[in-house]
Amino acid sequence: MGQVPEDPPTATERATISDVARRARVSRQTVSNAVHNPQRLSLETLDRVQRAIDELGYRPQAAAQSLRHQRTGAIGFEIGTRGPRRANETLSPVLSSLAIAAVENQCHIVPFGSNTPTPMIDGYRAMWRSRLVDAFIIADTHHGDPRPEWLTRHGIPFVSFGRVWDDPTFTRWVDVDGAAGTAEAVHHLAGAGYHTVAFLGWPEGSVTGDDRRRGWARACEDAGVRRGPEGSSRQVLDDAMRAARGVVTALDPGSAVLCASDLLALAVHHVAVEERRRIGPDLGIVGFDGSFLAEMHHLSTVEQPFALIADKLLHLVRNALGGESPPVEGRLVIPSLIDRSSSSRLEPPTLS
Amino acid sequence: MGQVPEDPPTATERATISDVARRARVSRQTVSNAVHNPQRLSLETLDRVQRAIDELGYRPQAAAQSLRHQRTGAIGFEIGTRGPRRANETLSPVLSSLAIAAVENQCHIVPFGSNTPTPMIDGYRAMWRSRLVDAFIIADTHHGDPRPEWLTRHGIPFVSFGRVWDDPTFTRWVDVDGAAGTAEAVHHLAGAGYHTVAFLGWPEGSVTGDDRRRGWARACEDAGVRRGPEGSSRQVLDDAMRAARGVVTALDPGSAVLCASDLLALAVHHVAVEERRRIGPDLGIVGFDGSFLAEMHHLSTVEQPFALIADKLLHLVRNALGGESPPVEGRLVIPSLIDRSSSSRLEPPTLS
DNA sequence: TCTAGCGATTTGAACGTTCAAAAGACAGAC
DNA sequence: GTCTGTCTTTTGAACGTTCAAATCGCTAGA
Repeated sequence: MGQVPEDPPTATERATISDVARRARVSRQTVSNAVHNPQRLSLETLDRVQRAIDELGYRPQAAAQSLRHQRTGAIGFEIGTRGPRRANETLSPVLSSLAIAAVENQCHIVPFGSNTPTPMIDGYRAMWRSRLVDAFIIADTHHGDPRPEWLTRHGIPFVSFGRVWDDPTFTRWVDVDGAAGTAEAVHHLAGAGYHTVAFLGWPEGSVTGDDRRRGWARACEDAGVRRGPEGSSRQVLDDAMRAARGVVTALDPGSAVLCASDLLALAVHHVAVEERRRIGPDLGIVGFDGSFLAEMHHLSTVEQPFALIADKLLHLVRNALGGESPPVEGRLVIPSLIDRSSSSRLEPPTLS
Repeated sequence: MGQVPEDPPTATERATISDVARRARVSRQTVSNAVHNPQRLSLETLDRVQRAIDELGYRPQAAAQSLRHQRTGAIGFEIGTRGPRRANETLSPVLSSLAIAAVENQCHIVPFGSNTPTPMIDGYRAMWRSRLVDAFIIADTHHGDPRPEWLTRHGIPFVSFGRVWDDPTFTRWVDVDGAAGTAEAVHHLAGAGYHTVAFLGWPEGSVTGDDRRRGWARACEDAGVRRGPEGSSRQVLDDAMRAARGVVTALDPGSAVLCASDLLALAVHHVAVEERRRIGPDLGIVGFDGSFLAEMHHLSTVEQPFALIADKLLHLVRNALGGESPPVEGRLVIPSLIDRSSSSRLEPPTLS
């Protein structure tokens, strides 16, 4: 009964649409339709083609689709340029979440970076010129960031994790509502019985830091809890411990310190240990970022919902590529508190 | 003088090889040659084409090249499947380094992953079937890892960061010589004047852990330094602190603890603070991994040379894709000690 | 003058896919 | 028996690139 003349392609020589078409004795286009518009085929044909597809393990070749559609389905994401290791530390959960979210969104992430501090834009240009990506996701934006302007000027689609400060008309961003996060922490601490909540943050002028501080200040009013002293420090442990000492010594038992980062919270933790205060019962501590650091030290922390963020970012990319009009405003996502023993007055943690 | 009829393509509608060919009044092939085989063109033509290329900002479109060459230049890298956050913690510097090394190697990395614990192979299959990647880099290999066997069986090119334990004939791997790293640390500690070096590691049976322990044991002999007690703990801070207490209490001033990871070193650090020992002068500490954690706590640590590793991995990928025969044996890279105050007896660190 | 040879350039085809349009099959209406 | 419409399937072309082969122009040798 006329077996297919050609050998079925081996694992290394994967099947093409023509292989499937021959085997199912239909045209290439019909195979394409079976994959993308099955309702166009008669049930009989569809079944035959489907079987051939399964037998050969056929999947359309991405490069050919890219060429045809003038879309690669890839999204560029810059990592590791700024700072040595610090930057990656914060960017890596974003990248992981993006990579995972990408498979569900039929696209993929292409991370890129360079060692040299200067190039920056060069990487974007190279990727764009060779059409390796359809769009970019930028993160770690700041005042004076040259990227948004450059990308806009060249008509390159992009979305941002973090508001685009220099261009308020740009709304394709997702950001974490830091103020909501610290506010939640304050309310939780108040409910747990702490009478005072101090704040350890970064020097004024950092937008995220100021945001987190604002949430703390406002929530203290709302929750009817005393506002403890404020401290500020760079994101370095020694500095942070100095600042933490200043804050902690001024606090009596039943107070808590809310921190703008887990590193700062760790500093408070260290100082508390130094001063033989029981973490939790005597001194509450809440950090920010949901990092490994906090988990290891049983520190409560405000966790950024990276999976949600990634999902929203990819939706915005689709929005941009689809030529749809951008949302009327950027999207703030609410972080959530991970409640550990460092924010509970009830019982002393098992480790002294 | 006969201007080019078509408008130069806008930023969004990037130039194709035909655009360049028209503008330089040559054939498409000549443009291609100008890019890839400039020596084939007469100087005059080359100059003309080069100018057109520059003016239009032309770069060959990756998708078309992929289609033609049946090579995408992309390499898959799985992340974030195993464990919640821990795994990414160790994989992310690898990914960053790979992404950076990739641009120099004319290729790019496509990270992928999934939330569910099971699929594993599915991600590889999907990427391979659609020919999104030419090869894979796997990391975090372990005994009983199904991936090497599966990839080999399907004839899919791959290289590994970490020995492929189940298949000694497979040599396309790069791994860190943990024993060499701990040995260097021991020699450094001996030279710095510590008379005893203890070891805090993981429970026996982990290949990397045992490797690091071996280097310590052997080097203690060579360096003529007393071998302090051994402790072992899972990679969790509470556990580690328990184990660290056991080790530290048995040590007199002038001893040091060498740890299989920075987290374990951090535990020793905490215990030392608890017991009011001066870190460095009284008690030396050396960690392993070169993490942020160690940097923040001024802990000496053995750093993995990720940039080198990434470079070697990409070379192996080229080797595999080029159809060349694999190297006769796997490649061990030597990590190096970052010397901080925690391994110096000289002067007390500024923070108490 | 013819031809062989060489370097520079062009032509034609192909990589795998999908869009738009054409063609075929078949039913019901006139 | 022809026409119209609908549903299914096929045809032709194009996306941008590069390989292999063909062509062109020129010089040197017969």
